[in-house]
Amino acid sequence: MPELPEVEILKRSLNKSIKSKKIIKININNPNLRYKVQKNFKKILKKKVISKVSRVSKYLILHFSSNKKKLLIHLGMSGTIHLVIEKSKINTNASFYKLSNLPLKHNHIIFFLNNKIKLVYNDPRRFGYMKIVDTNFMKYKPLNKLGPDPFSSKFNLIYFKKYIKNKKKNVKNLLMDQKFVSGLGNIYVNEVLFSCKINPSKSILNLSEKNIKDIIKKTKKILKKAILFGGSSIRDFKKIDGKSGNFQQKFMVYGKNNKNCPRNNCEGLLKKIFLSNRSVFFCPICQI
DNA sequence: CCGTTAACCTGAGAGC
DNA sequence: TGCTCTCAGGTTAACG
Repeated sequence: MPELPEVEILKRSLNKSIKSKKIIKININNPNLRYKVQKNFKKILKKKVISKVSRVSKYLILHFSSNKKKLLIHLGMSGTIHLVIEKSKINTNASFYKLSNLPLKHNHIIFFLNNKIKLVYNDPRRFGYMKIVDTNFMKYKPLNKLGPDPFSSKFNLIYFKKYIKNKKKNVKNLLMDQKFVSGLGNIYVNEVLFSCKINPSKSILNLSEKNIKDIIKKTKKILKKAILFGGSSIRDFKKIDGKSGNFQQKFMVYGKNNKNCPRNNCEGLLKKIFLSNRSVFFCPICQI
């Protein structure tokens, strides 16, 4: 599901809704996520009070007031977090997968919080996972290998030039590489390259300084806008209140194979190709 | 070390 | 209706 904007939306809404809530009980319906849920998972988290939720790249981190442990959450491709509030009209089961009910068989982990709030982790493909980590979690994998956040000042011209030196790959794969910059995924990379008029297959050896400056600038701009619109809901991303994001309505190229190029005065037809087994949407006329 | 590919999973949607 | 096939907002082990 999620790239940086969707995880950021989750983080913000969780901070509003579950901060200072206490974990009363945990149900693990299926421990077999990408990595098996740790054996002491329930024991460590039970009775903990959530003090803050933060984001690193596409990871969520739950912080607790009385413990040095933290909970690292990655949503993989299809993970979602829903809040179910008893006796409230806000029942997030309502609109998942276009079904009238959330498919229960993929509700793998449920946290029962006080005030009758349930936090439900649902993930059909089980590429996501939860892991209890220590306070120095940034020093260890998987977070220690991540490149800078796209909004960070570390993601700048000098860093970019230095990173690509002596490397050989296309610009699309470069932006997908979380070791280079962490948080972009398939949707936003496609959108950024369209915005910059750069062909996704272009070798990083041939990027001009103008190209690089443009990528840095447009990356921040597009991600910021996506967050403003509540993220993208293309199949299973929902905000925790069960509503969709709206940035998918702003897509220029993603998922728009054979559509007219949306750029003014361009007569091109958008094309879909594959690079490293991931779909790429672009305009062969104006993206050079 | 570097770049690429396959694998991990389930379900939706298309085509027949 | 039902079967097959392809594809999906990600990550990483294994390979050459």
